[in-house]
Amino acid sequence: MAARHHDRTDSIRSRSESKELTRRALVRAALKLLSRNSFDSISLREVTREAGISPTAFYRHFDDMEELGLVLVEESFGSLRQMLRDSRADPAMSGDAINRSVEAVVAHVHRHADHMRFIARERYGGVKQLRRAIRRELDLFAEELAIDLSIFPLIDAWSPDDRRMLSDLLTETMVAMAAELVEARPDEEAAIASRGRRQLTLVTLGITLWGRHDRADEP
Amino acid sequence: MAARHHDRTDSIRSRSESKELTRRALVRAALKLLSRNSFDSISLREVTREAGISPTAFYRHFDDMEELGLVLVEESFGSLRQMLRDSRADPAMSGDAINRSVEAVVAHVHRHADHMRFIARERYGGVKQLRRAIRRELDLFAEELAIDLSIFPLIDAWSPDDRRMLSDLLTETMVAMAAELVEARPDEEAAIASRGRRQLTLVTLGITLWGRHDRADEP
DNA sequence: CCCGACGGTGCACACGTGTCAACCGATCTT
DNA sequence: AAGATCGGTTGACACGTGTGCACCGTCGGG
Repeated sequence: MAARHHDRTDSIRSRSESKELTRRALVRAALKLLSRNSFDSISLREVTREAGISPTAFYRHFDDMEELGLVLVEESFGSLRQMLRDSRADPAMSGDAINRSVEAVVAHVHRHADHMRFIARERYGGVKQLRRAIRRELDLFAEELAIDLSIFPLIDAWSPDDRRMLSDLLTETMVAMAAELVEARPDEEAAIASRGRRQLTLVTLGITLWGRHDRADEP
Repeated sequence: MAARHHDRTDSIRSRSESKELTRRALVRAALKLLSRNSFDSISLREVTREAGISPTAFYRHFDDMEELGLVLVEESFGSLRQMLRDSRADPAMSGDAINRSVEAVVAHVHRHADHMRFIARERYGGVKQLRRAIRRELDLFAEELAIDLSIFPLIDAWSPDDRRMLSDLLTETMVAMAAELVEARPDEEAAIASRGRRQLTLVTLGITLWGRHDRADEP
C-alpha cells in the first residue's frame, strides 16, 4: 500500500530527496494512526508498518518516537500559521473579522483535519513533552492575536494583561470549535460554525462595555 | 503499598464490602496512572500492579479496561455534579455568580485534580467510547446550565438555541480554566483564576447587549 | 572510477502484554 | 455442618514491543 524501498518511481530521485520522502511517509503514517489512537499508545513498529518500512529504519530519521511527536507539533502549527497568513492577506474574503475567522477555521479543518485532531488530542494528552510544545505554540498564537487586536479602537487602550485575557478567550473558543468540527458529521458543521460565530459576536459585544464596568478583579 | 489480599485489616469485612474495597483500589490505581499517561496507553497489568492485585483478578470487577474507563467518567462527573450542588446550595458563599463559580472550580480542582485531569485528557483522547461518554456528560452539564441561566432577566427572553450557545461558551471557558489549573504550579493559580473571572465578566457584559445587535447569523 | 557513507534490510533478544485454565480458601446459603 | 459461590492466586501461552547487530546495494564525492 505505502511506498516501498525501491519502487521504480523513485529510482531517479537523489538520496536526500528519497530520504525526505520516507520521512514524510513516517509523518503521514503517524498522523493516520493518530486519528484512531492517542500518541503515547501508538508504537514505533505500527508507524513503520504503516509507512511501509522496516522498524529499525525508523532510527535513520528520528532518535525516538517523541522526536517524531515534536515534528508533528511543528508541522501542525505550521499549517495553522499558514492558514492565518493566507486569511490575513486575502482581501477577497468578504465580511467582518468574525466571519472571516470562522470560515478560515472551517476551511482549515477541512484541509488539515489530522493536524487539528492531533493538536486537540495531545494538548492535554499523556506525553508531557508534547503538551509543553503545544502549549508553547498556542501561547505564541494568542500572543500574536493580542497584538493584532491592538489595532481595534477600543482595545488599544486596554492593559496588556486584559488584551491577553481576551485573546486567550478567543483562541480557546476557536480551538474548541475546531476540535468539535474535526469529530463532527458533515451535517453538523453549519450549526457548530453558527454557534462559534455567535459566541465570538457575544464576546465582541462585551468588548464595547469593558472599562465602564465594575472592575472587581483589578482594584 | 496498596492493600493486599488478606491483610488482617479486612478480615472482619463482609465479602461484598471487601470486593468494593479492591474495586475502589483499581479505580484509584487507574487515576494515579492517568496522571502520567493517557488512558489507552495504560495496561490492565499496570493497573492491577498498582492496586496490589493479580492481573486476572481484574476480571472479577470489570470485563474490560474500557469498562473501567466508563466508570472513571461516571465517577469524575459525579464529583463535579456534587461540587455544583454544594455550590448552589451554600448561601455562605458570598459574592456574585462569577466569583462563586470560579472559586468553586478552583476548590474542585484542589479536591479532585485527578478527575478533572482525566476529563480534560480523555475528552479528545484516543478512546472513542470515552470521548462519547465525556461529551454526553458535558452536554448534560451545559444543558442544565442553560436552564439555570433562564432565571436571569435578560437571558430568559433569548431563544433556546442562543441560551445553549451561551452555556456552551461558559462551560468551555470553565473547563479550559480547570484544565489549566490542573497542570499549573501553585503560584500560577491566582493569575489563571483572575483571567477566568475577567473572561466570564467580559461575556456577561456582552449579554446585556445581545438582542440589540446586528444579527447576521439568524436572519 | 571507486570507495565510503547512507538508507535500507533481517534476525534475535529480553521483556511486557491480555487472557485462559486450574486451583484455593474464606464467606455466604441452606 | 456441608456445599456452592466468589474473590483471589499461580502458571502458561501466544504475541507485540524497542532496539542491538550484521549485512547489503546504491548514490555521491574524492
